[in-house]
Amino acid sequence: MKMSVTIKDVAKKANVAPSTVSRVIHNSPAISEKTKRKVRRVLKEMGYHMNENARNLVTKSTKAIGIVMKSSAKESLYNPFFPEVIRGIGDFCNKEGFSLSLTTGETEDAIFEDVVKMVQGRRVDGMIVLYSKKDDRVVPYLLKQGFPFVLIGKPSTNMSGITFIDNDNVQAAMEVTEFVIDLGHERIAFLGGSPEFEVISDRLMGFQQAVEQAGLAVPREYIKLIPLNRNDGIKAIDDLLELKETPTAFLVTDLLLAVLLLGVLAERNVKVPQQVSVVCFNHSEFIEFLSTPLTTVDIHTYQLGYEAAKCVFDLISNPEMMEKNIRIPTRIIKRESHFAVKKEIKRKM
Amino acid sequence: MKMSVTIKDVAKKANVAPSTVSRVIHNSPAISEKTKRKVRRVLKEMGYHMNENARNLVTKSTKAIGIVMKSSAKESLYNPFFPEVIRGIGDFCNKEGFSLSLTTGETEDAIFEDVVKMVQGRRVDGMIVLYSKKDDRVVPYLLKQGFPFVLIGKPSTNMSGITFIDNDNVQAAMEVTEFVIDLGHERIAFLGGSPEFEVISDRLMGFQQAVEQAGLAVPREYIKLIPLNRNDGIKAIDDLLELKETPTAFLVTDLLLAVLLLGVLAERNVKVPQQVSVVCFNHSEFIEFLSTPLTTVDIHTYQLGYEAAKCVFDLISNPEMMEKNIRIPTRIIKRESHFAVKKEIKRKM
DNA sequence: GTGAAAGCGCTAACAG
DNA sequence: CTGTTAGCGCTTTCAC
Repeated sequence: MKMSVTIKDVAKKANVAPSTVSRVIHNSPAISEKTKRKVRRVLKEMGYHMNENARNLVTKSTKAIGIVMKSSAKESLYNPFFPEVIRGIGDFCNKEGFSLSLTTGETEDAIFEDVVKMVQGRRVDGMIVLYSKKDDRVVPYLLKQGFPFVLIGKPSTNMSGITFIDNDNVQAAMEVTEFVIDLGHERIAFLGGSPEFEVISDRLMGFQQAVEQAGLAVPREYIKLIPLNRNDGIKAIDDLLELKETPTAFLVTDLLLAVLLLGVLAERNVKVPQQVSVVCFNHSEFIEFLSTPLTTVDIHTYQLGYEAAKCVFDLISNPEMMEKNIRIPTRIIKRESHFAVKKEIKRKM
Repeated sequence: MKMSVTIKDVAKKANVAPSTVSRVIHNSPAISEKTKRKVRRVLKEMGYHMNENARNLVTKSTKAIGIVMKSSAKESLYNPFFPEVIRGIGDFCNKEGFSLSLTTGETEDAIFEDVVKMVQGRRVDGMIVLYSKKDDRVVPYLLKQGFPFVLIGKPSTNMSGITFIDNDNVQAAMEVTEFVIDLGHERIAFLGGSPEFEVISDRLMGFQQAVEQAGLAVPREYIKLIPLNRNDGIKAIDDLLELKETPTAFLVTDLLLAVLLLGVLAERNVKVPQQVSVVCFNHSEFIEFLSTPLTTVDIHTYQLGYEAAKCVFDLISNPEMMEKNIRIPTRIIKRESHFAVKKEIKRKM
């Protein structure tokens, strides 16, 4: 590794003081054009590049933000959410010349340690927390430290002072449920991940509200909240299909489960959308590759990330800023996995 | 943001010199147990945490490694490769107390700038480059700087001195092709992404070698190299299915294409594995969610990342180390999407 | 065993 | 306009 040129080296060669070089680098208006030109030439000649650690040390800022991946990479592995949200964050950061640091821990404790190291170690100026869970220690810690951060997701109800970016999942679920009801469905099943995650419980709530408002009764067996894996998924789906009155529509909170559902339905020879409707949360371009054109709810993951980055940025620039709550709107992307229930079909099922 | 406790503060409170505190932190054997205990108590009491920038400045090391995502997050969006390889890298880093930095640029130039900033800015001690393409500037730059880095993938043929981690894709493709041939297949199609990527062209090569060795002829129409999107995919698959002699087996280089293929086959009422076999590269747990139990080639993405991290780590510890080339073995995961061709079927098709 | 002092590369008053 | 100076918080000789 080559030894690197410092501001001093440049100063010497250009016959100016180090501070002058520093000023030129920051394009201070106090420096004459002549000197600037001269110094810039030397800067280039010598291939100078700033040592960020030194700058960080004195300015107490790093131009870097950290991403806390609460849900370990493993969990979110199949979930396009993770790369997509990072892309959003990354785009904004790139625009502002910020760099990105990731937590690497897999366990709750390891992640917490990562966060402490980033924060106390002054490695980042702000943090973005992905997915907060109930018993989380990270958010309270950040809050206590007064460290600039934003949450993608929803904070626990008893916490204030948190800026967070989120979809209105209750609302989104209501809308999509109403959409399904408007198609004429009366027997709608809800298939989702663990309600331990706010996302899921919110969506369930929206679903239930819409259903109630429509004066429909949803039997308890229509609501399946399960861990995201093949066996539990298949079991849940089979349970639904073996009911006396099977659902005519499925609202699914996760693409993975939707993929599984479509597969199982195909095997059981149940036609989508001719016999049942399927609508799924978290649109991703991935669905293009499924043969059934799935109707989805787009939660704008990229925007979620982008806005979050923007918020931390603002928070870093002005720490006194009031907390705020940005809702990224959702949108139903209609494809052909839903159908308007026709009377005959309704009677038949 | 609370002002943070420095080594000086601790020193004062503990009635020792700053250097002593530093030694205690690093558990220097030169310090008496008594002093250590005392200092450690104060350290804890005051909630001391190291300012990494200061340490980095003097030690000229950062305990951080950078990840260059050549293939932008957008491209790899649906590809579990990205999160999985990062998980591997992350796990190793976590074990060694390293942190992770990501490039955020989307364009070639922006990425290059990110790399320069990381390297010259002394933000990282080493780099891992994911996916190198032909005309890449990053690798030559790193090489010229003598900066510790490893490549996940294969370097351009005319470059030496590069440590890289890779699968033997030619070999893997040969093996899996032989596996398919051994099942009795004689008409095998190759469905893959752009041969601009070494991965793809290597796999194609392996495929062709195996086929030739078996004395089978593969008509040109059996080889489909296409961009990864729905329309081109469907078109290619339909082309194959409309041939006079349709393939009895498909070797697919990408999970996405395999998903699409399964979908199209289902629509065309072609049964897998009863009528055709499908085998796919890049195993991922995602396939658990497909109704057809896909037979896959596991390239051990996690290991790829883990080993890469280990290599940069070694390289950082000992920069004089010879370059090396680690091949992560691949493995066929047999499921039920393949079948042994029985004579009747063969005749019928 | 421990302390004093120098310095990593940079910025930011304060002079002039 | 530019130079001088004093640190940022830490590590690391070199003394004692």
